[in-house]
Amino acid sequence: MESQGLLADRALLGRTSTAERVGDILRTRISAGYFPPGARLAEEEITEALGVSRNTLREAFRLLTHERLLIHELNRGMFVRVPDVDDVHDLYAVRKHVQCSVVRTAPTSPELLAPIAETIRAGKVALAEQNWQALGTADISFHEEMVALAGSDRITELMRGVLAELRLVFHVMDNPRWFHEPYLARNEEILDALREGNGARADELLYKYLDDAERQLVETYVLRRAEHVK
Amino acid sequence: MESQGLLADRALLGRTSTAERVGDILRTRISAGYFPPGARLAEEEITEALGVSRNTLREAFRLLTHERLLIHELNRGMFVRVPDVDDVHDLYAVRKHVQCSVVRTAPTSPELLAPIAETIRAGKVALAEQNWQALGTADISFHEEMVALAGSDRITELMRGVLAELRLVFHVMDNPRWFHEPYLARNEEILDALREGNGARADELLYKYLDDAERQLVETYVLRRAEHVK
DNA sequence: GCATATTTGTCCGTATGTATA
DNA sequence: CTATACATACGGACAAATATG
Repeated sequence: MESQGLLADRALLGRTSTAERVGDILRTRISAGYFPPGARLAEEEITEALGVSRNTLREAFRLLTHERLLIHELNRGMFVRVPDVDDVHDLYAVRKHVQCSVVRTAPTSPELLAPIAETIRAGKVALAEQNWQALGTADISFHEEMVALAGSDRITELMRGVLAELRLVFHVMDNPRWFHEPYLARNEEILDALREGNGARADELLYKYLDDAERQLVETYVLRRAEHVK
Repeated sequence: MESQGLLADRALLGRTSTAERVGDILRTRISAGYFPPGARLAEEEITEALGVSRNTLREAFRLLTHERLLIHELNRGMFVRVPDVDDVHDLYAVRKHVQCSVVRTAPTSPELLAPIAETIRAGKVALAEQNWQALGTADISFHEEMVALAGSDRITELMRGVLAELRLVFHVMDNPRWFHEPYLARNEEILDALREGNGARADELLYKYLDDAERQLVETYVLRRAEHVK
């Protein structure tokens, strides 16, 4: 009878809980940089904006905290996480272990590779249009689709979380062109190796890719820190 | 001020939230089989037993739902998950990818291997005492310690979740001796390979181990299903 | 350093919707 | 079909911690 908020369709769609939908909204805003790393998410502000109760919002917070997108400081509130250098190393350790193992043993039928090819096409379009935001999205999608080859829900979900965190890292860096542009060609090389059914080569190429990306991110983190300390 | 429940120390230890501690309690009970797969967790019953409010308990439920230990049926309540055959396949897919990749590249200094050796020793003690519960715990600890070699928080946490789910599978099977006993010797072989710094061999042994275990579990699931349908 | 205002942590009561007997 | 039981989500309350002046 009330619920005049953005979520009034609850009764109709009723599939998912309100907290989950609020979580989706917040996750999207965080990934998009609308809530940048370090930002504080005030309860009252958001409950008003979304028209949900505090209890419901807090459940949504819990969800995102578990995904490491938010951190909870006791009696201070929720903040968008600011990944540090250790996080970068850890995220790339996961990527190296999981992604490389997946591509080495993945099935490589053309139908399965089609979604991956599509992300590369999208990347080329974004590059031509100089849409760096879209280029970054395409790059991330490439990796998401690649781990989907494993056909494992848990691995897919794991990587979705890892890549969401990585978006946070990218926001800290805030230079999508410089970071994503060089990797488009390398994505295509990896796809070619998969097309040939050469998992070992795809593994090798991907490992170097990840190692280079990690090094590049860490170097920039160190520079930033130096600036900040100065 | 009141809170005469089991969590009266809240104000003192204050480190973690009440919901997290409730989650820890429930997780322990589930892993121990006190709440077996399929059991329904009624809100009122548990709020009374632990002396916490519904909101607090629901936050704890959310945590465990995310760990896949509970499932939430909309408008019906929370239940301890009953993993099915697909879950078994998926869990072992994760294990093969992650654990094998880790052991192949893990550092193998004696200090790092010590905790792994300790789990094997504990397994032997359990076997001698015919304590099958302890044998299962030792087996799981072996794998937990092995992935810890990667030195990655996220991988450790991932595997903690996977192994917690696996405990659910074992409870469905409910025959710890038959399942864990044959693997103690194989654990030791893997450790020996690591001691020699032979990651490739450890990988190979572990892969066969996991493949055999998976097959064994799936076969039993199929049998159970046949019995149940009958 | 202190007093005040704001925000969070926790809990309760209630209205509404949904599933089961 | 009705009745009962339960889950969802809201709003309000108060203590405790924090931020502000």
